[in-house]
Amino acid sequence: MAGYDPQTIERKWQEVWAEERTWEVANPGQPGHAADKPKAYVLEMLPYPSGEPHVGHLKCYAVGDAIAHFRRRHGFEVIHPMGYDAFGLPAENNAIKTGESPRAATERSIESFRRQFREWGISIDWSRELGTHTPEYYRWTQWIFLRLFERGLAYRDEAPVQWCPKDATVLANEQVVDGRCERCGTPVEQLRLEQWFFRITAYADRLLADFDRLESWPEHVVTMQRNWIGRSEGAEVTFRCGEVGLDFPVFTTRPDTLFGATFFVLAPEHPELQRLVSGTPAEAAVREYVNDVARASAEERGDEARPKTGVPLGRSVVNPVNGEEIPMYVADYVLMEYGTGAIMAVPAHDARDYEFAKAFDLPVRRVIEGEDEEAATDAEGLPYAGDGPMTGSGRFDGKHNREAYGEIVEWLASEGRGHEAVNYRLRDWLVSRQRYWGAPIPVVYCEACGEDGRAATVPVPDDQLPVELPEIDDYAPQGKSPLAAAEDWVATECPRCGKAARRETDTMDTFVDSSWYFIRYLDSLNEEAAWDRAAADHWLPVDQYIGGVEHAILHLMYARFFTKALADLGYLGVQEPFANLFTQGMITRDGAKMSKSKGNTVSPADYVERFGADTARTYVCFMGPPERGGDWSDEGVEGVNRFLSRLWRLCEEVEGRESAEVDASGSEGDTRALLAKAHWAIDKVTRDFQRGFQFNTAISAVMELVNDAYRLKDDLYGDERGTAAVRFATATAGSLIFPFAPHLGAEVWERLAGGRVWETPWPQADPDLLSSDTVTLVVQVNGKLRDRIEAATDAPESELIELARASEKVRRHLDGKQVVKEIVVPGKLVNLVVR
RNA sequence: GCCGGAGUGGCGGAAUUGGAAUACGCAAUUGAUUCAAAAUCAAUCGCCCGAAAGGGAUUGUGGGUUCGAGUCCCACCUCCGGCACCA
Repeated sequence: MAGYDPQTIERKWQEVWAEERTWEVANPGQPGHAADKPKAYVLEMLPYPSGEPHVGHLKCYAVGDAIAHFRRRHGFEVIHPMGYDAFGLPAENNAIKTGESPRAATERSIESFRRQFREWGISIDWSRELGTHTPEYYRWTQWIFLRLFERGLAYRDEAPVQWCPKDATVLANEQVVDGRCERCGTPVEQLRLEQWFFRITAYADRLLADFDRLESWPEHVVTMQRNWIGRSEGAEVTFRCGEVGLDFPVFTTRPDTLFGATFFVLAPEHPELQRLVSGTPAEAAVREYVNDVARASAEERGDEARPKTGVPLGRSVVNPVNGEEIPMYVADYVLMEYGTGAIMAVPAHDARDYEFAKAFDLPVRRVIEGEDEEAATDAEGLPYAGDGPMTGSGRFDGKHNREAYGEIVEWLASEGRGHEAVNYRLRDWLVSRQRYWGAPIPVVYCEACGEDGRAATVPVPDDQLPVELPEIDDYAPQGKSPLAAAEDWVATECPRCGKAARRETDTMDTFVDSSWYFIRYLDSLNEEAAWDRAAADHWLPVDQYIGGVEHAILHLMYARFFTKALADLGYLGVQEPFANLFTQGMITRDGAKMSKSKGNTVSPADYVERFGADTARTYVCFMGPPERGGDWSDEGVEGVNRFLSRLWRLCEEVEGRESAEVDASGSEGDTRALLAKAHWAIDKVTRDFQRGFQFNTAISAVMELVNDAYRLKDDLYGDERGTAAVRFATATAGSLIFPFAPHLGAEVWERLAGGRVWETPWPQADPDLLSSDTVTLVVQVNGKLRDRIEAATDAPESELIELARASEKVRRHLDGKQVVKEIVVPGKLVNLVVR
């Protein structure tokens, strides 16, 4: 008898799937479209092709493929495509180091991913494959850019930007972590540069509100996005500086504390700072302070533990609620990027203002009485962030602050000194990158069309797309895009006037590429349009999206923004791209994140070669709940391999034996028990799929089934009905393991049941076999387990109590005591309460 | 600091509605097979007392609700993730 040889089995089925193009699906109107089936769009986040696939990829696609198979066998027409997020910095940095072109390195990596995905047996519709770095794809990325530009959703502006000196590029706010470049860890510097932005802030409210439209997203992902958008309701209030004749609006969430404002602070970057101090005694000190702040890193400035610093301006503003003059300061704890870059300081009710007031010996005026002791921090109960009755607030005294809140805003509005306002933490998305390996921004600058000596920004017409990325030799960044050196490419004609013009040399952030790829899959060969609206309407939204939680904020929010913008432009009929989201946990090794530098990486290819793809896939699904992380264990892999080998041997053994038809109602004893176990496993696996993809317990149920079949088989081989039960149990195990181990599942099914398991509907558990005539009755005395008794399932309560009292083990604990209560849970237990 | 999530054997983890704690897997131990090993098969396997029968304690800690709590409530501790001078 041949042993389990995954290489042979896996190659056999992979050839079948490739030759027959088993997983390809057709769009409506195309030949082969399954109009009678409901659709399901199952999608894993597309890989970034760098080097070889790692175990994170294996897990992601193993989980997604299991879901795709499960849906198919429930009668869905499943679209399950694949592509590559191929633009990006790592390939370019590699090019700078080695001189190899990013295109060559990326193509090589894609070839490796493609081959391994086939070797893993992932059920991909390869006819829809795409790479974001191909002109056929980025042509349409550029097309979308132009549509956003037309609508004012893409714009160019000078802005303080996060600059990574090592990568020599601007970063999105999202790519700055703890004041450092997310990619290389270099402290980030602030510069003012002309940059391209997408106006995602225009969608802030809808991005928040439409969480309601999602079917099932992990709660923590929604929370993270909600915090990231950071909506705050409050008021904008205007403070006037009479001396220089300037109004300074501030945003506050606490207009109820206005009477407690004792000073006023501007951010060091505030544009009016110069005017306020120019020619005054404060000028020199302010300038020095602002320069110091500019030199400090974002990390230093963001440190909350640092004592508050600042400089008085020698000016004052008038508090609109009481006409009081309060002094102005500049301090770096006020941020230019949020609100208006200026604040009213209420030290009695704000911890930061309080700290500043203490450092500069400024008055602290309490305007809300404490009623919530926990909200206070020092002995006098200050600063106090809680609620309570107002004091020192003129005609609002005695009112509760919550009540006064609205009245104060109304009053300010009627005086023209303020109004309700909403602020967001979310900033517009900075999309331009001074790098080579990305989609060129399809814009030219034309002096002739410009005015006042400024070049006009002229979009490249659609019929001139794509603006192709030229081949260059030197990829090293020099503060501007390496593309700037490609003079032949940069020098062009203005599409508007035909005179000499220059191309935009920045490229787009790769997150732009991945914000719409899931739409392109639906019509990836279309040369006339980015996609056909009918195809998009048919397949969208993605029914199940699967990926790492590291994309919880950036990618998922950008894709949501694109979907909404494209829907507004009439190109899509959905508001949300991903109805259901599943985030898989990270696999570690020796308790640490895998990295090449630590030398603790796991190469999926090694394990696929040694144990087969089925083992590798099943193992990553069995390690623990897929949404949680887990530590890779070689012994664990071997355990799963043992299980699949047992299933294989069982299949080979039973295949050659004569057996009867399965007859559940005519079976008894072990024959019936094994059939019942098979139906229990069907029920368990099905429910585990439906209950949030609990694959670890689903697989353990199949293990139990195989173990039972193994234990009982030698007795059951005695008659043909028993053999039939073993055969049924084994075929069922193959059918149930198929979503995880598709090759072995297909092989077992073909041998024992005949035909193709993926064309076989998912099995249904027989309710008659899920219940039995007798149950184990648990008997407790005072809640402690004392005996277990077999009892008829339908026995009345009185009989169960009698049975319980009759037990010798129970009697021992009743001796000399009085039973004061009898609790019966039918079919489960009897609890006797004694005194 | 704020917002999430989690604490169960030697390890990964299971436990449906409040009703058998530790399924399944790993590791370990013993036996069978073998010249031997691997592989396979059979069995044991959380802790304490006990030769055994049996008993006791036990799901991060301390309380509570209940006939009964890993599960519900209150307080606390620890770990992980996210955000963080956001007015």
